[in-house]
Amino acid sequence: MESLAALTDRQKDVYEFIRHLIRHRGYGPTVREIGEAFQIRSPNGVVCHLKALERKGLITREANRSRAIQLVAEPLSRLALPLAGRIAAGALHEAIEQDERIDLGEMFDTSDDDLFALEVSGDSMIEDQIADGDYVIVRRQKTARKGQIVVALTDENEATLKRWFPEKNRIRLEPANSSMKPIFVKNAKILGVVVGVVRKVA
Amino acid sequence: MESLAALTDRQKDVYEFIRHLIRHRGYGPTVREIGEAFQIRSPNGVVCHLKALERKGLITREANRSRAIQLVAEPLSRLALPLAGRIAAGALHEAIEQDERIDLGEMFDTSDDDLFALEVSGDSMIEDQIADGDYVIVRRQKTARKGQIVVALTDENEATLKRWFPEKNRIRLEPANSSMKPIFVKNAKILGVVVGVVRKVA
DNA sequence: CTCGATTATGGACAATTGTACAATATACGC
DNA sequence: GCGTATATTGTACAATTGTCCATAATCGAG
Repeated sequence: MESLAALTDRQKDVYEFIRHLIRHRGYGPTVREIGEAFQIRSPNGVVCHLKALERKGLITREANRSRAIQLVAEPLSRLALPLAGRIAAGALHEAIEQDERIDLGEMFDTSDDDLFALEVSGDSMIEDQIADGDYVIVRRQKTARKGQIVVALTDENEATLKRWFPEKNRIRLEPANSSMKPIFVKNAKILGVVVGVVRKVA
Repeated sequence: MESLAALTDRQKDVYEFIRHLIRHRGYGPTVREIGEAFQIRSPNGVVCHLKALERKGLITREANRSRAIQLVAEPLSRLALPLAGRIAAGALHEAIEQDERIDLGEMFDTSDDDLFALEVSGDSMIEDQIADGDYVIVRRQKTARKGQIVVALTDENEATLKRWFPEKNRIRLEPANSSMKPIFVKNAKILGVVVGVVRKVA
């Protein structure tokens, strides 16, 4: 909104070049590599651009290290998509021009080793809008608050996706499907709590 | 399943170290940086590990370039989560040990500039399991097949999320909510087609 | 007009860094 | 026991690479 707008065309090109390399090649360019790509004959010419980008907050660099350009704007996620605004909001076009971004890597912190995904089988949670074939993002933890959607392991060593309701002497595992009945078990182990849902639409 | 399993503990550690740096710091390590982290005093000691990782297909390197380590297993995405298997599948524990991964960056190719996200407002698509507050992932395109979920701009310049049904002289935009009626318009512009849904569960 | 920011050239230096070669030790399967 | 893969040390070299200095043209703002 501000930082990006303040860039000159040249700087924007350089930034895009760096970003493209990190994204597609997996590692960033050297100062001279950038120079080559833009016909800048002197390393110092490139350094000027890098300093400008750093000053404007788009990148970070670490002194004396090769290829040590860090993207600040989309720091650790590649799954940052431009967010176009709310659908009901009418003037969608304008919203798209903004550069708000939804960063799924931030939503579901991938560096968090306690997250895992699980493909959903069946319609037991359909009324919570979790359908067959969806992936639920689960945080590994052993406890849950009443009513949370959990992945639980019942006595019979069966894993299920249900809402979690502890009662006096038993646990009620309730599906979100009015045609199905809750399951009551004495013991159930929580494997994790659902923190997200991801679906690929055909 | 094969590649990761074939790794020695040491190699796995080195791989994780590289991956961690690329993920969290934004750029990979030098040969000597790896050596330092693992008390390997000679650059060559590290190179051996890198060669092993390359041979086993986990990384790629480019000759004579600094920090030029490319991760092959999760090439361009940071949103790769371990996939624990299908929930109904019973023996979930074992499934978690596998190293299948769901790669959201692959599911929704972030390098694709024609993708954007949109926050959903309202319950008009609730029967397609798209709820208020969800984010739909949309591919910018101007046409759609009959029945696809599209983001459309109607005559009144209002953006809506509906199923797309072209008819003879008009277009039917159908909500997935039996309490709502389809909208009929003469002209509607398709802004994009829904390719995914992402939800954050509180 | 002058000042600052932008965008460059050219050359030089020193540190970083990948690679190569020569050895060694351990573990494992045959 | 012997060969192969793993894991490591040590040294050396040459190329890569970041940084710095001096210099300068262009352009918009004050």
